[in-house]
Amino acid sequence: MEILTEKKARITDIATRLFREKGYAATSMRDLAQAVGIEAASLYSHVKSKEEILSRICFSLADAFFEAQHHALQPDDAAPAALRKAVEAHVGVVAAHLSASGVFLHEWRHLSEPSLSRFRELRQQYENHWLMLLRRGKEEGVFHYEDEAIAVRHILSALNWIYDWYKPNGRYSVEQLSAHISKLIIQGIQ
Amino acid sequence: MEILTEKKARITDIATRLFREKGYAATSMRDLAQAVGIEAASLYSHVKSKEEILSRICFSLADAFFEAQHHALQPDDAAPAALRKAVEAHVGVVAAHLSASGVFLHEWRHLSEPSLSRFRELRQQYENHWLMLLRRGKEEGVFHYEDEAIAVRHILSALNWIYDWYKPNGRYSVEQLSAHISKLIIQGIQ
DNA sequence: CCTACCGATCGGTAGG
DNA sequence: CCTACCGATCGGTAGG
Repeated sequence: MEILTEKKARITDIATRLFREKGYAATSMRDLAQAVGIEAASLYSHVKSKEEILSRICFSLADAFFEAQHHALQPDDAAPAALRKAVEAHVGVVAAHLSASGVFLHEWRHLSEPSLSRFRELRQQYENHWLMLLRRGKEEGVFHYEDEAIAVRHILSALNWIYDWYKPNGRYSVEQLSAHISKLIIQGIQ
Repeated sequence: MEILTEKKARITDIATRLFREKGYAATSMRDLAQAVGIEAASLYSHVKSKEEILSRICFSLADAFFEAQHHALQPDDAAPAALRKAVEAHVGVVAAHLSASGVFLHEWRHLSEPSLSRFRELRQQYENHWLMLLRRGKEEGVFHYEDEAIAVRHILSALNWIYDWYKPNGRYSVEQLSAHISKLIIQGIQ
């Protein structure tokens, strides 16, 4: 985890919220500066460019997804337990970073090369982890689905959209949410 | 269905693709004009504003979702059959309008009032249709889920993300795709 | 459908 | 972290 100065962390946090609400392209550095409480030109003492902020948001969250999954899984888990843990880990990251998840999912295409390619590769790699999980369950005879690519997309779609509707102070805790979601998903393939 | 002149329809089609690829805010009227093959100022002989184009894309697709669902459902369908038909109708619309679906899902927030509120209401209304469907299945004793709001979001998430990965000329026809998806969804709540 | 153009705003820099 | 400012680009209009 990269260490940021307090001010830079604050700028990144506020930018995350603005990029999620208005979109990256429609958020100006002047919008961001006003929300932070300084002049637009002063932002450049803390960040190199607007894109540097976007890049940090996207790659930090990618890190978080990998790390959470890595910590959740044990090599000797049976496939259904592993899938449930992976779902809980993913939901946990999304729920803890709702705005960043929205930016991660939609604004990454405003990255320029080489960040853009690197981002796409990380995403592909993460999807492959899920694919392996599903395959393992199929080989164990406990998962049933006709097409693994569709099944993976189906699962990640359900997990990713959570950022768009989950209310952290609403009816359900993150634990309850991920329990509900993993039940819907796992029943779908069992 | 509103009738557009051939040129206006062409402008809307090209704008749909650009808005989906680059985002609404990052697509300039000059980008659009170049893709159409005229000067930027000439666009304004055909459309009132950039937002008018966005508005048309969003509300046309909303119409398509309502219409497809209305045509698919019969009042005397049992809940599982109705859910399957509703899934097929929704997937059919998304698959037939992949770029427009992306715009519909992500760019609507660039609408200004009163379009913005009207759009939100339509979306809420459509979600309510799905809620009713699920409730009916629960009352019939054939659907099982712990929270109806989560179940609806779960289903629509899986259906909506299709725009992001489905390849019309790939391995699966729309019919095969929606059959796979509806199986994953319906098994999840049965 | 074009040329010519408007005021506003953009990301970013110079220099302190 | 600020004032002052840059060239580029934005959505849109006038007038033909």
